[in-house]
Amino acid sequence: MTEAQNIKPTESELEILQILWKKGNCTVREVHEILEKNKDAGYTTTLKLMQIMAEKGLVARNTSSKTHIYSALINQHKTQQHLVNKMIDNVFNGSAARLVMQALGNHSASKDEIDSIKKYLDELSKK
Amino acid sequence: MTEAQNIKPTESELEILQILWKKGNCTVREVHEILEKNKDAGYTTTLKLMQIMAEKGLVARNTSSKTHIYSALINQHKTQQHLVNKMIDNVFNGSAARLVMQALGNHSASKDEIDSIKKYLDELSKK
DNA sequence: ATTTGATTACGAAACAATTCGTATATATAT
DNA sequence: ATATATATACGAATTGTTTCGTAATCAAAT
Repeated sequence: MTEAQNIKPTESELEILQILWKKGNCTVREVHEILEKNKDAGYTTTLKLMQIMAEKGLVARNTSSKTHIYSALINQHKTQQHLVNKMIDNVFNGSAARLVMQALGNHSASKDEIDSIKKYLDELSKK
Repeated sequence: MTEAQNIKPTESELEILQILWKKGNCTVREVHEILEKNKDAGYTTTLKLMQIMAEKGLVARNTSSKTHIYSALINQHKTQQHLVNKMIDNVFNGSAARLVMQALGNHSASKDEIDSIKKYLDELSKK
């Protein structure tokens, strides 16, 4: 294996990764403008964060033009998987079921969502 | 409301809360001995953490005897709920369903678990 | 009484995450 | 060429978490 893939993005890093996963390629300014909607921090703060993420190998950056272009390097699903598993262990004593119920209970899943989960469970049962 | 109930335990604090939620009342030594199994840190580290948690209002402590007795002050389910919701927003773009599927997919829920979740979903659907 | 062992108190070091000010480079418009 | 606007680079302050050494206190055993 070439890369360690430590997968432990901080909270701020996760916010940025969200954006990169959704948009693909972004400049610092693009990311910053989206972040600004929910949080208030200066432009250079976002810049610094993304620079550090590049050092850590969480994102790639293309420096061929003056304005650098960033993109996510770590995989969205793998990261999600990792974080969910950690939460199951860490917060739900290892029970995935308990997490699922907690997630569905309060966060008011829509009927459609519930149906699609049921379908998914049926698939799982077959195996 | 009297208490702010900030609910943002750190990772170490969560490990300790786990134990307190399960056991109810504990001395520092009891907690420490359980922690030691998975992690290596000195006794005074655990002590300090629990003292800070008491300051923050995460745990109560009874100091009537020399050996203090600690217990969780924040509610387990509320805390779980809070953390799950945060993860849904933060990591799954607001989709509870996606978190659920991710959680069930890899973490190999047992057949019993899957069945109980189905039952739970049926309850939810009725409403 | 004295020693031994276990406990809490306290301060500070080590580390990590976040924030921002300032300097420097570069492209664009005048 | 010069001014303006926007970008990156860099260092440092701030804040929060984790860790541990050492001192003080107390109880129990000798």
